[in-house]
Amino acid sequence: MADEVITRFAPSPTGFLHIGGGRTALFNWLFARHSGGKMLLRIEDTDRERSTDAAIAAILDGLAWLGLGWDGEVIHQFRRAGRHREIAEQLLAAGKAYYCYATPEELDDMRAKARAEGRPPRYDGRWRERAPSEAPPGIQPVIRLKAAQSGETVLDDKVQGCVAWANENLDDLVLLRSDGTPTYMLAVVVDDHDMGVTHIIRGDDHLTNAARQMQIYQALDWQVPVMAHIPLIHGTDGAKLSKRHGALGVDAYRAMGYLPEALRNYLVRLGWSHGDQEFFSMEEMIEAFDLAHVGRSPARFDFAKLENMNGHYMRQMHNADLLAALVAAWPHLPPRDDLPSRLDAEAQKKLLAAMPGLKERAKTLVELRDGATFLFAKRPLALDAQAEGVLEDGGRAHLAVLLARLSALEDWSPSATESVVRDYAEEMNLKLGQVAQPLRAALTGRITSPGIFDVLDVLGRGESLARIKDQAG
RNA sequence: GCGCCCAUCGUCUAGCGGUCCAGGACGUUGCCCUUUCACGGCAAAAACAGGGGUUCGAGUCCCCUUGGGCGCGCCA
Repeated sequence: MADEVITRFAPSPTGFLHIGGGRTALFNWLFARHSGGKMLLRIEDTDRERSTDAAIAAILDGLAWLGLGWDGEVIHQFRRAGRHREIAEQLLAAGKAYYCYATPEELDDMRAKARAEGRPPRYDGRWRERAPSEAPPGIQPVIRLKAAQSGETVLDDKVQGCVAWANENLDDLVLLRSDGTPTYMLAVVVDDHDMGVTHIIRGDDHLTNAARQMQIYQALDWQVPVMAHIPLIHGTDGAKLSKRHGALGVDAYRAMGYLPEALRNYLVRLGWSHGDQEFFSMEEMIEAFDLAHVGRSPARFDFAKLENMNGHYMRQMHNADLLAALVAAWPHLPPRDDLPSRLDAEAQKKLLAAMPGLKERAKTLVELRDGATFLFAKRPLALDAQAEGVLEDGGRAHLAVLLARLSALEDWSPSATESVVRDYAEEMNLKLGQVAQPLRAALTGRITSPGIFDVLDVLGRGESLARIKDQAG
């Protein structure tokens, strides 16, 4: 089992599961599954000020909704602080790290001066070779890594390729703060090592961190995991992903009526490709996913394509499954007072009957739900302006005739109602639309809806006739 | 400022030196289907950032310019 692939997703719980984080989790999950390995979950909660339990819950909820399960127990980084400290001290004892007594003010001055002189703002190593006996009184030191000052640090990144940094550009980073708590750099390295992580797949905002982390690995004589830094997702304007451009939590996507499988499919194709293939089932994704085809340039988030993809998924789903998805999403969708707040058995039955006509016309669950409004409307229906217009424009007279003829029908099947309406239109030398539109207006209150004979069928004889009667002139 | 990364249609991308007058998808436009709206079908417009090299041959390799992004904390 020594060569089993182990990836990890390591969010910091300072907010919801961001869409970019969702994609990172997806890539880690797919890579692990593809390789028959595991994906571990580590919560990076060492920032006690900003980490919250609510955020942890939101992240777990988001992952679950996306269908990305993790293996083993959730690791909480903060609880491992003792282990981190131990390693820092080990490094100190080995002469690979040292105490630094520079004060924050001193460091600020150092950086300000460096900037002013046009030099990079780095720690100058002033305590690197000094004995702790020279320490000024009353100062709690930090522990810094004694990093190599010459040569270079080279990362063979699976996505970015070979990336090299001159060590003189990397300063001696802090491992342990003056209050004895570990820094992120130390904690990440120690945790990934202890967790047996073999592949680190994360956003490329961590690329420079990778170099510094490699220095820690080297000081510890630990094997550096395989790294893959994936490009960040950008907004439609190419700049940082803003709220307006999709920088939302995955819960927001649920609220907008997207199916998790569609979001997953959209996300996997953002920065990764497999020839010309656009649609992937879960199995296909796992089978095809690889790091080699992850692109190096950042992708822009495009709602239009997501929406299209979601529409595809909705249409190919079985009606019962789509109904189940709608029922599950219902409480998360923006509320509307003209619709039931919960879907009881009766409501679900209506929805299922109307589903074939409804799902062709919706790209999201919100649209699906809104398209179903007529099913739950109370008589007499509130007509929108255009529906009103169709009825005013001679429609009511047709309704009166149709009411009589339809009332006489024994068989209320779509084919039966259709022949009644068609015959009438033919007799009057009208186009079918001239009769169908007033009917639609009376039955749904709108001028667009599923096929009118299906609407008649779904609504049922009693309700249909009553609605027609309400509007007949 | 310094370091690093990126650059094919509006967007996501295929392309790993010749098979590319650059392919697919979304979006857009037109036509068809049609009781509305959709769906579906067909078609069209639409790109190798610019400049130098290397090579018999470059979207594909190298350099520069330009334009984006990320990083440079006792945050993660």
